Amino acid sequence: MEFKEAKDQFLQTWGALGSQWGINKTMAQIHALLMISPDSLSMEEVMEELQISRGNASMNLRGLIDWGIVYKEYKPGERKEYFKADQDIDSLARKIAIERSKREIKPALRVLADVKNFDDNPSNEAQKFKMKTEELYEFVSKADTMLGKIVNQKENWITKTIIKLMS
Amino acid sequence: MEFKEAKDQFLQTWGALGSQWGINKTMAQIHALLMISPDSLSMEEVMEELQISRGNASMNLRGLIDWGIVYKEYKPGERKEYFKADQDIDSLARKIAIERSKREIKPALRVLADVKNFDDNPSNEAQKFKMKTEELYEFVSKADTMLGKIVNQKENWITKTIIKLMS
DNA sequence: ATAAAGTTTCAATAAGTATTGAAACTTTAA
DNA sequence: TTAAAGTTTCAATACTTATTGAAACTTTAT
Repeated sequence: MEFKEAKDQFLQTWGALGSQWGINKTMAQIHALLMISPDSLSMEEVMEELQISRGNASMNLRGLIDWGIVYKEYKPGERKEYFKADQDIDSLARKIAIERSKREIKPALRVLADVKNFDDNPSNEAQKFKMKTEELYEFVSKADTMLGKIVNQKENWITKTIIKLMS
Repeated sequence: MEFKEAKDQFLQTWGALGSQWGINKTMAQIHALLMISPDSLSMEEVMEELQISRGNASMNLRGLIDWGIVYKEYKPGERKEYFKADQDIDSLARKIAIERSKREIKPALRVLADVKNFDDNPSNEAQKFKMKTEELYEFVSKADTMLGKIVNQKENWITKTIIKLMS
C-alpha cells in the first residue's frame, strides 16, 4: 500500500471507530490527522487534508481543545493558529475516559440514585423494580469507579492494568 | 416519586445511556423493561409499555436475541412468544463487551495492522505515520485484550477487578 | 482608524439513523 | 385446507446529528 492510500485508510478507520464509540467522526479524524503529522497544522491544512468546511473544522477543533487533547500553537511571526495533538496515547485515553465519566455516567448515576428511592409499595412489580434499579446503580457506579482506577495510574496504564489482572 | 413515574424515568435514562454508548435507544429501553419485569412480556406488552410500533419492537427484540441477552419463552397452551431478559447484570455486560469487541474492535484492528505495513519511504511524514500507527495498533490491541481479561472472570468481575486494581 | 487576515457562529441543508405501518409471510388449530 | 393469530420485512417517513457556507466578529499591522 502507498503512503497516501494508507494514510486515508487510517483516517477513515479511526473516524469510524470513533463514531462507534460516541466520538463524532470528524473530531476523531482531525485528531488522528494531527496525531500523525510531524508538524502542527493550520485550520486550512486540516480542511484541505480532510476535505471539510471551515465551520466544521472550527467547531471540531474547538471540541478537541475542550476535551483537552489538542492545543493551539502560535508560530513566531505568523498570525495563523496552528493545532497540535497531545502525542501521548495513554494520556489521550485517560482524558477521554474522565470526560465521558463526567458528562455521561455521573449524570445518569444521579438519576438512578433518585429513581431507586421511589415511594415503595409492596407489589411484586415494585419490589422487582427496586431490586433491579439497585443492582444497576451498583453496577454502573462500580464500572465508573473502575474506569477511574484504571485511568488514574500516571503512565502506561493499559500495560500496568493487564499485568495486574494477570497476577 | 411514584412507582409509575420512577419507572418511566428509569426507562428514559437507561435508553439515553445506551445511545451514548452506541446501543440504540429502543433496544436499551426494551432490555431495561424486560429486566425489571417480574414476568416475561409479549411483544404487545412491550409495544404498549414503551409506546412503540410493532415493527420497531420486532426488530429490536430480534437484535437483543442476537446479542444473546434476551430469550424467547413459550407459555404452555399459548401461541404467543414471550420475552425474558438475562437477569444477571455481569453476564449482560460480559456479553455486550464480547460482541462489541468482535463487531467493532477486531475489524478495526485488522485495518490498522494492514495500514501500518504500508510501503515505507524515508520522509519525515511517513516515518511519523509508521510510528503512530504502530503505537495506536498496540494501544487498541491492548485495550481489547484488557477488555477480554476483565470480562473473562466468571462472576462479579467488576468487584473482583476493582479489588485487583487496589491490591 | 482601517483593512487584511483570520476565526467563530449559526441558519439552512445534507446525511445518517430510527421508527412506523401495512403487506407478506409463517404457524397452529380446527 | 383454511382462517385466525402471530411475526417479520421493508419502503416511506420522521427524527437526530453533522456539515456547509456566508455573514459577523476579532485581532493585528500599518
